[in-house]
Amino acid sequence: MPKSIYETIYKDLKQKIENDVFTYQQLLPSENTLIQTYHCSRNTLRRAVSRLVSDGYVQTMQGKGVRNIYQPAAQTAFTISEIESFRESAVRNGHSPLTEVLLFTEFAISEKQSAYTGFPVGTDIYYIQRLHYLDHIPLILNHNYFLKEAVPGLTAQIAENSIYDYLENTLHMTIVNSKRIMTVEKMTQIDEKYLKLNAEDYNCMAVVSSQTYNSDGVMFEYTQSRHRPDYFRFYDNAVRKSN
Amino acid sequence: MPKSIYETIYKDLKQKIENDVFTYQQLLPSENTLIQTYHCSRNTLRRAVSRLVSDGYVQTMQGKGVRNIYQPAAQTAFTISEIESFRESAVRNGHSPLTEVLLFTEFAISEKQSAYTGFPVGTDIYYIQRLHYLDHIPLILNHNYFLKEAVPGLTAQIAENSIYDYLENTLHMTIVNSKRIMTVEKMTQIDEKYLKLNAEDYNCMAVVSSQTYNSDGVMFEYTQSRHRPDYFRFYDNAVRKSN
DNA sequence: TGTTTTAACTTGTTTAAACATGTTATGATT
DNA sequence: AATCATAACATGTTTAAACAAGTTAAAACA
Repeated sequence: MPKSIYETIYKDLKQKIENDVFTYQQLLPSENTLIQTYHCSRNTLRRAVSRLVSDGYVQTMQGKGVRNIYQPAAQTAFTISEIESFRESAVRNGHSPLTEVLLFTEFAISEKQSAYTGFPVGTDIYYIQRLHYLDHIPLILNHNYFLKEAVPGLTAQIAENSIYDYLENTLHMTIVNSKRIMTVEKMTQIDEKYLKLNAEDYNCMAVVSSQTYNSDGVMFEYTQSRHRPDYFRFYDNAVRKSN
Repeated sequence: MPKSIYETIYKDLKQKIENDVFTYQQLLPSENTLIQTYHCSRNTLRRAVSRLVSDGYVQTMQGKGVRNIYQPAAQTAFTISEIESFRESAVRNGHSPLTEVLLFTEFAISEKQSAYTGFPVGTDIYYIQRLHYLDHIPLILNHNYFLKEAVPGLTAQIAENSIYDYLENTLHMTIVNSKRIMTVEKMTQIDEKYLKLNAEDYNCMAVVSSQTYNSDGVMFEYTQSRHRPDYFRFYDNAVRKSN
């Protein structure tokens, strides 16, 4: 339900690109043409296009035009790029998700935990361990730290479904941004046990650590996601900044 | 040497945030105040701020203000986020870089290579294997595929220094964007040999595959970077899109 | 005193216009 | 036929103004 004009245009163009209305390396219609198509101002159109640029869908060339550089990615299994819940990702990629809650508890942040989570010492936290299955294969072992005062009424029941759904649709929280760090870490015995892996094979995990903020500027979540390495894929598009 | 006004403002604000002129969780001066400070229009200022948002430096809150959510990251060793050459990254992080060219050759893309590089079959390519050292430790094994017609006159000598420096300052090519995919792969014997690793320890590598485009919309480079896992760190800030 | 309304802020969206700069094809000139 | 100037068209930057919508504190009211 796009509310703004530029977002409507953005989605329409994006969809057209994905569906080959514009083919790879082809120039999109010029700004003036698109302005007439969408009956909008130049700024509004440019705003839509600039989002396509940061998505890596098109490339603007001064004096020349806007080139489609989108190529559909071979997305085997589980792919990360935007902020998405496990459920959203799974459904988008056409798989059936399942989540098992291994541990649901609460405590106050220790000094050691403060160092890596970013929460101040003493902060009250829900700590949840969850195992995410995709098509009955355990793929991700999640360690969630949720700020208790920002996520009241969280239960194991909710954690088994979708916490993000609860946050957004019940608590009406708006998730804004997420700082993520990807690393590769040694597989632990816990990883091995729950993900049913054998350290004789892969002995590493793909680890995504994230700090997530809501619209009040509050960091309400720290999560460490430990991914089975052979199913892990992270997409990114970087734009070169001029110096 | 920032040419545009919004870029000057962006860099000034960014620097102020990094240097604690605005502290964590503090609100920045309001738009109107900053407009007076920089003697610019509202649009120009907002353009600067929006870049800080996508950097994960600040968070805008309608009706409230702009909150500083920047926290300096503990950047041990080698960190990736933007498009940067190995040299640039190394220098920025205060390390001394060294590059060894293991192989410098040229050939035409085969069908198999076409599938993963994205170059059409038969394309003439420079293929380069390079080993990147940081503080005398071999960290990254690079497999570069450069489009020959886009990178004329490339030599092993240049590859030993900085190819990007050659592209930008000698060939005057403008690098625009880079689509990247991160995965975790099994360590090969070549990895083991050149990076002086022991598969008894880590048996995986952090792999970054990238397709890079220039300002003519030409994909001129495909690179697979194989990183020593214990020194690999990838930063990202994701902004939640409204649905 | 406590509640409600209002006014004064904040950021978000959209339009319009002007000028800058890069590219290309047309047409005049040699 | 080749060269060069130019006009037409492309995107890039900046300003100005109006309105929308969310937040907060002051003012008005009961």
